[in-house]
Amino acid sequence: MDNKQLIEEKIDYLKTMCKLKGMRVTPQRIEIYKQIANSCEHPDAETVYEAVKETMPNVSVDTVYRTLSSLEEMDMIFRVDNQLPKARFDADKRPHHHFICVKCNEVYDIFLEPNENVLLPKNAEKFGEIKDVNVQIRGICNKCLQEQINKQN
Amino acid sequence: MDNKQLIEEKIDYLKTMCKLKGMRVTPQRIEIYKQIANSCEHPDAETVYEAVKETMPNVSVDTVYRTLSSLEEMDMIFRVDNQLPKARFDADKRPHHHFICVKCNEVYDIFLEPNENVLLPKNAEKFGEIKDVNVQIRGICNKCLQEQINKQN
DNA sequence: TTCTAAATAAGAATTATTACTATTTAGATT
DNA sequence: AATCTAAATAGTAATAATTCTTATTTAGAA
Repeated sequence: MDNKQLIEEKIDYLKTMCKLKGMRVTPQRIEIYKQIANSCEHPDAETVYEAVKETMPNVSVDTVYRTLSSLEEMDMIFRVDNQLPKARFDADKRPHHHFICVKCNEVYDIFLEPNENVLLPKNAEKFGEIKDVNVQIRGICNKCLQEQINKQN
Repeated sequence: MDNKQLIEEKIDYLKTMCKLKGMRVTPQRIEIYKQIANSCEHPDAETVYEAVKETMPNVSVDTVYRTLSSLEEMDMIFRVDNQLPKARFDADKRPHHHFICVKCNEVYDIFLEPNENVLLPKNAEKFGEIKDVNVQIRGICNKCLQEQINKQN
C-alpha cells in the first residue's frame, strides 16, 4: 500500500468519526488533519495554518485552532507535552514516546521495541483514574550535536 | 529536623549555587525560590507572583518570570511538562513523575517505589544525548472523581 | 565608602490562543 | 434539485501568558 492510499484511509476514518460524533465533514477539517497526519514533525498551529493556506488561502487562524481542538477532542490528534510556548500536535495513534531537542525544539517519535511496554509507576493509580501516559526524553538531538562539532572546527 | 530548618537548608544551597554561578543573592530570588520549594502544588508564575507580593509588594511580574527562568537554568527548579497555558514549576530534585488531572489541572508528584526506577526506552539514545526523562500520567484525580459522584446524588 | 555590573520595577510590547459576529455551508428535509 | 437550519467559517478584535525596554536600584567587589 502506497502513502497516498494510507492517507486516504486516514481521511476516511476522519470522515467516519465526524459522522459518528455528529460533526460535519468540512474541507478545512480534512486539510488541517491531513497536515498533521502527513507530517512527522509534530507541527504547531502556525505551521499548520501556513501549510493549509497553500491550498485554502482564505482559511482563518481561528479555524485552525478550533479544528485542532476538536480533532484532539475526538482523539484524532494529540498534543505533545512540552515546555515550549507553542502547542505541538501528533496524529500517530500508536503508543510512543518523544525525544525533544532542547536546542532546536524538534520532536522525534520514539517507538518501543516489540518486547518493551509503556511503564506505569506502581503508585500512579493511587492518584486517580488514569487516561494516558506520556513520556518525554529531553536532550540534544544528533543533528544539533553534529552542528556543535562542526562549529568547533 | 523540622520544616523551617529544611527550608533554611534549601535557601543556603540556593545562596551557594548563586555564588558558584556568579549570580547575586537578592531577596527577590530567595522569596521566589521559597515559594516553589515550600509548595507541593507546582505553582505557576502568577501564583508565585501573588504570593511573593504578600511580603514584597513592589515585586514585578517581570522579576518573577526572569527569576523562574534563571532558577531553572541553574537547576534549582524545573518546569513540569504539560499541555496547560501556564508553565508550572517544581523544586523537588528527587526523580519523580507527575499525575496531572485533566479536570482541575492539579499536578501530583508520583514517587517511585524503592525497587522501581525511571524507564528509559531502548531506542531513546539513538536520537541524541539525553538530558532528562519526564513522565506525566494524565487522568482524573481522586478529588475530581469524588466530586463527580457527589453531583450524581 | 565608592563603584559598577547585575538585578529590579514599571509598564509597554510581543506571542500564542481564544472570542465575537456576520456570513457561509454541510447535509438533512422536503 | 431546492430549501432550510444549525454548525462551521472568515475576518478581526480581544485576551492571556510571557518577554522586552529603560530608567533606577542594589549586591557585593574594590
